[in-house]
Amino acid sequence: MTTDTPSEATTDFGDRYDPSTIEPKWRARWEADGLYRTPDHVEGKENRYQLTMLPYPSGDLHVGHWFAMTPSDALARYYRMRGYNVMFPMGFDAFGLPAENAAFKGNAHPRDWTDANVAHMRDQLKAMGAMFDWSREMNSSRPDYYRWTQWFFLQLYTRGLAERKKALVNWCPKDNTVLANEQVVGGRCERCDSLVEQRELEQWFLKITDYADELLDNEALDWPEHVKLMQRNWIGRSEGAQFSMRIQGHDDLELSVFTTRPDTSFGMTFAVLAPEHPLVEQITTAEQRAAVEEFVDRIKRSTEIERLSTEGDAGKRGVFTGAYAINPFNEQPVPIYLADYVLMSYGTGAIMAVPGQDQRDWDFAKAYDLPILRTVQPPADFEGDAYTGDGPAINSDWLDGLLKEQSIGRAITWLEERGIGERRVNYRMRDWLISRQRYWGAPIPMVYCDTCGIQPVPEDQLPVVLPYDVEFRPTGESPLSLSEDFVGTTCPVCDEPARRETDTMDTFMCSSWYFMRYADPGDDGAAISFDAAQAWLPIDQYTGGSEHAVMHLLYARFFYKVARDMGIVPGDEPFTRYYSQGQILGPDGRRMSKSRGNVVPPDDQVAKWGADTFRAYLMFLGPWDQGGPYDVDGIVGVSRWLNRLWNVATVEPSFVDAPGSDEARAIRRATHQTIARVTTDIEAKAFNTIVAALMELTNTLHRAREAAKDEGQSVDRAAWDEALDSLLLLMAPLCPHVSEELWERRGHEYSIHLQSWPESDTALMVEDTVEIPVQVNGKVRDRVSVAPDADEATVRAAAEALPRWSEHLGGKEPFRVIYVPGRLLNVVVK
RNA sequence: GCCGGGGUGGCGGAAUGGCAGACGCAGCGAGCUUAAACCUCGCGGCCGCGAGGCGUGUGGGUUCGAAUCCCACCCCCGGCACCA
Repeated sequence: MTTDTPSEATTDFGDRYDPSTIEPKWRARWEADGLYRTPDHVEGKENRYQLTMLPYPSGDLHVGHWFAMTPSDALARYYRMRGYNVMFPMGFDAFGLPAENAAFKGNAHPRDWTDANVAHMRDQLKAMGAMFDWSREMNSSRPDYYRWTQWFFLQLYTRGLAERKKALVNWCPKDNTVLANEQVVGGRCERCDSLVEQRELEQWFLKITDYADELLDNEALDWPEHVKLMQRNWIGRSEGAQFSMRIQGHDDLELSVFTTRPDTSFGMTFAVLAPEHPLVEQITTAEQRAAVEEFVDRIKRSTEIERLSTEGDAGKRGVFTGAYAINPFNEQPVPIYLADYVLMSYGTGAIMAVPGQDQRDWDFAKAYDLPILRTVQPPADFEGDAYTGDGPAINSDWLDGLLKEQSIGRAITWLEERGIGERRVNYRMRDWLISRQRYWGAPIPMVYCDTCGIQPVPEDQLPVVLPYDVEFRPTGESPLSLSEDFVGTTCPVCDEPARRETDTMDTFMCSSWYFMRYADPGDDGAAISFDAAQAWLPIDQYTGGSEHAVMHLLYARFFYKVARDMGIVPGDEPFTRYYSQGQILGPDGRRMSKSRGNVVPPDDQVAKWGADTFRAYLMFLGPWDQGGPYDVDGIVGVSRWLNRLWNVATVEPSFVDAPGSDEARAIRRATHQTIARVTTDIEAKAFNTIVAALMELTNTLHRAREAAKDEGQSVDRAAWDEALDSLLLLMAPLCPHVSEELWERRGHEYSIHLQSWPESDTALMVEDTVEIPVQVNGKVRDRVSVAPDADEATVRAAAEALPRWSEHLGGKEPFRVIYVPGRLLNVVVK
């Protein structure tokens, strides 16, 4: 038994908390022991796949990586302590533009640049002390990975889900290259400031729209509602009708339009084509030709971004073609216009314009002095322009009087009976353009043969390896096109000379299946084996940033559904649960950026405070899904807590055996209340309140020890040991190093991370007495101390015995008394 | 414009129908120290000497009781932005 009295000044113990010593020590031990290696199967344990999004190897870890990954690590560790066989892997999304830009600037070869960054960032990631299983590490730029990305492409091609077609892309005439939409700023190239043009090029597309309806069906997923909503909006399903109209003087042509409101067709007063519509050439009259050509030319020169934006443009831009279409509903001719508010890429690229019921059509009609006819009766108090709500049809012949839904049905039936139209569904989501005219990506495994046309590279010839020696010179095509060795090949069908595809794949393809590879990292016979897929998929908990709410999470769902149809993965969805953490900002509350000078390097925080302190502080800042500014001064509070914890755990009070004492029971009550709170909070990912609860228990133990010392008393050993051991176990997921160190110092068996999560005992949590506030008309006037399970009569009697009882009531009689057991007593007087 | 999230002390936040401000930062006071730092203890929404009054963006409502539920409005953040 320890009888030493702690020295007077608490700083005067030889052994201080020194994270810079204990953290590297334990990480080395864990690595040497393979503590975080996850086998595919463990007897008697259920598998659980916990995943946090992988980083792009930009060169340096960011506070945001710590903010995203360390709470996810805490969850993985928690479930491990709960008895699961938890896989928590890590890797690198290593293809991408920044590596290639470095090469264009002459700095380094993309591969060398990437490999150096990966090596550096792997070390930075290891400093987190997370339970990453590095034996499963993946890197999307390595041939043994992108071989299977190419394989997926071939599977998509075989299934008719990959096709080559023409598309309008952003083109910079000075850099002589295609630009991503994100690289076009205000219609200009972000690098050289040239005006960006639209060019029509042949590109590879994946037909994600084939899965639109299934992707839309995300209601049942355990994901944040706002993310599911964003995906539904992105997919943008619209139901309506498509029908065709005759064009005056062109018996051989017809104009097809899509509408969600066929019930308003009698109100069509004009029709509009997208400027790129193929009919423009044929229907434009001689008088209008000059004006139309001038308009089309102007639109061509503007970017899609400008076209889709209403800013800076008061009205809608358009021109009359001189031609007329016949409205099949009333046989009336209506003028055909071109306008930039109609998009070639949606529906048929043409609309019937009903200004009475559509605001955009209303605006155009006003600007070009076209007639407006209401075909839905607005309410008497309606004051707007176009009326888009429901109401009885008017001016619509045989539809008059019908409400919207019924009227739509009748109109569609009418169109179908005459064979000029049908029910139709449209989506705003478009097929996924995956071609990139870039070097640093997975080559698209296709071959062009003059005789046999487009041919896939046979599976047994994968990977199509990215050559190292290429010239980085802007040409408008992938640098791969400059490599004769790469381009020149033979046709897999006829064996004659042929050319390789030189475009590479969008890096989102690499990240659409990486989570499968972790389950089976070394497999050179398959992307993922059946056994590995059965063992690990789908993912139990995925966490990451909401910037990926649409693109990555939608693409990955698409890939998974295709993989399911191929029979290689179980279930319909890759991510059973998804949680989106918030964004950490600079101390000034703005996005961290080098140009603003508000970047907080995580390495500096770790060097100054230690990884455990940094981890716990990031979790303590606020709710995980909220994020917020990083306050460099606040971390000292967490540092003080861990120092105090160290002191409490290493400097013992004098002990007695007094399990029944009030003090012992108070310690046990605090212990079990904390176990219960932390368990609830970690399930809810409420890390900030977990840290608060752990601080409170630490403070309770500290006070108990000091109070005993002041009064020359001893502390019950069993209660103390239970409290400290529980505290260390509860904080192990958050602060893996210091909990391990103190666990060992308390004489326990290595490792704390192999222990079971503590269980709370409700009976030990009950308070002896509770303070019940006594309210009069809802205002607290006094309080009484009673047993927690006291009945109303007891509490009321205690209240009536209060010296100021009649003063509180103001001399009146209670009109009504409300008692909430164990909570409060409210006396109502009138 | 549409959709989503949010507004609580000097600051980050806690409390989701029952004692507003847990936990922490910054601040103030005291102890320890030659001194400072560290550490420890205490104070801490606003007004008021006090009893008490007022307080969770604003205004209304429901309720014995509202930060929490309902209605209207204001502001901030994020996403989408002519999809017929």
